[in-house]
Amino acid sequence: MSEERSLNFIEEIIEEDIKNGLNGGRIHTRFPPEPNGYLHIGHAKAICLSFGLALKYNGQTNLRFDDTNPETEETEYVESIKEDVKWLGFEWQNELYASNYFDQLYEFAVTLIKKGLAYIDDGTPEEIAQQKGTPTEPGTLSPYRSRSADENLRLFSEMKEGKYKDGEKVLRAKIDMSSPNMHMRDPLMYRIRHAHHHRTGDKWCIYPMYDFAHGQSDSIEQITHSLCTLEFVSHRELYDWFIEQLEIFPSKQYEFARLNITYTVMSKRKLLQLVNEGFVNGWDDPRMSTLSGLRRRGFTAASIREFCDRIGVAKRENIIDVSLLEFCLREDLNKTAWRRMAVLDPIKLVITNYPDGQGEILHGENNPEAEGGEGIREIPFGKELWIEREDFMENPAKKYFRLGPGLMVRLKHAYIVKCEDFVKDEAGNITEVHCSYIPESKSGEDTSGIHVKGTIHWVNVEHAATAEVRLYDRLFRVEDPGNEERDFKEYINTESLQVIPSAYIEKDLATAELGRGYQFIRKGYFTLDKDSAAEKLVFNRTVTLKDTWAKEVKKG
RNA sequence: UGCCCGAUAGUAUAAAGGUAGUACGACGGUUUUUGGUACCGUUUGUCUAGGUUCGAAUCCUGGUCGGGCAACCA
Repeated sequence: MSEERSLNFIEEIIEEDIKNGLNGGRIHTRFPPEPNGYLHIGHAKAICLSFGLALKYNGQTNLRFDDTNPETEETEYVESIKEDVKWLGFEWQNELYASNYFDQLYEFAVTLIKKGLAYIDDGTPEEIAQQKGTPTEPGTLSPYRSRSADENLRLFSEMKEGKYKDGEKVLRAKIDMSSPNMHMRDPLMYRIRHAHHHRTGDKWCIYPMYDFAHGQSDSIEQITHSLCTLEFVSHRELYDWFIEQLEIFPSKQYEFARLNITYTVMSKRKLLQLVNEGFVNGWDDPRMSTLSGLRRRGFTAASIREFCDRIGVAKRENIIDVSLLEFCLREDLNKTAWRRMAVLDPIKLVITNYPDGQGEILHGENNPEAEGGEGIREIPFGKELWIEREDFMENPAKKYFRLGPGLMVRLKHAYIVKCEDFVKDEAGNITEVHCSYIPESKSGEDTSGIHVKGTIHWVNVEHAATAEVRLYDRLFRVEDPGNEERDFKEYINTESLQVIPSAYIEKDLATAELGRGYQFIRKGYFTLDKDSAAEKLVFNRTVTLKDTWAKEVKKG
């Protein structure tokens, strides 16, 4: 049975193209990042789309770095982008660079000059901007527009030879200064930049603009479906014009709406500000929407792929509820994360009728969601345990299923205990809870006949290890920080990071692996942070568990 | 004021002239040695005014609203 799933508008186009035998049914996409920053989850949407389509239609996908601006691009970014795409789970057909085509692009420009479709302009940036007109007023012709092809050829060659300074001359396409599409008003094709390029070094001092590199690169690579975001819609006319005038392979561009997610920002510019102005600790800060940040936070590649699959692809502006991302995350982690116990805010529980100085080994499945539990771990038990402060209430609220005077709970994987007494310090804080345990209620061999509503987690005092635990919350207090009245940084949630210097954890968590998800039972999903050292473990909270009790409490 | 996109529950996304569906969320319930998971149920929608048609979310026209377009950025 094939799963009936409706097609998005791009899949419809592709299936139509295949049906019509366009390009012999060949599908070739590309993902074209500019190596001037780190990838974020918005890029993940584009990656999943372009790579996913090729996978679905038996095609190929190129990874092509759009590196036409030597002043902002660096090899460091190339490396991080490759790592992120790989981590997401995709393999590119070819690793390519727009800069590979600089010679070809130069020849394309010469072709257009010879056809009388491009000219050298000596105007200043201000003059040229002036000539562009406005969206409602036509532009005016440049005084250099009527130069002969020979003169243009000579000047262009001299530009390439380095005879002119930065900004002294540009090459422009000769199209239509009164076009309603601003991009058709004699757009710039080449500018002079005496700058070192991360790939071509000092070979060039003229560099093509995006509009004269991107479509041509697609064409050179015989890309059939070139996908990009909506802001490039008005560039499409130019994209097609160059391809037509150059008489080269007709790649087609299609545009979709970029991803937005509530309570976060998604532009490189804004993310860069967060880093530079110290609101976060780097590009891979676990609160960032960068792929490196999400990865460090403990997100799985599978959950991000699933998310990108569920949000769909369309042309209308959208802002996805972050709860969908969290749903996809929990769905994946629930199936894969190993369960462990950890007490983040401890108080001591003393089992008064448990023999002094004795202990026993209990057992727990690593993963109850998996067949066979993925193995069993040993959990030491004893007379004194750490439990969560919030699991005891001196005056229990209604429907509170945990500990309080006279109340009984199950200790996970262990015994049922009954609260007999508690101890407070001078300040009135609970410091100890005294319980009696029911020996016949041991997990797996319970003959007590007692049923309790609540189960709480614990860690044995004698065997507990400690770890720093970093609890993350959303970085912004409002749904759409980029779209509020004031600057987006004014909406930062100042409590987005809470550090617990020393939580008690199960001892075997000392062998936790980077990149693995753990569920601290009843507390959430956590993962080891790269800041960890042998003597000091650090865990990041990836996401909490759904907490209907917290919701109940909030309702009052 | 010009051109180009777009408009379906709270948020996304389907329905290709013929029963407005799905997911997340919210709400309620069942199960549960995680107040998790799983399962069940409830809830809310076609921007607007006309037109074409036996029949319109879908086609046409006008309007409204939202977004984009005037970097030697991509």
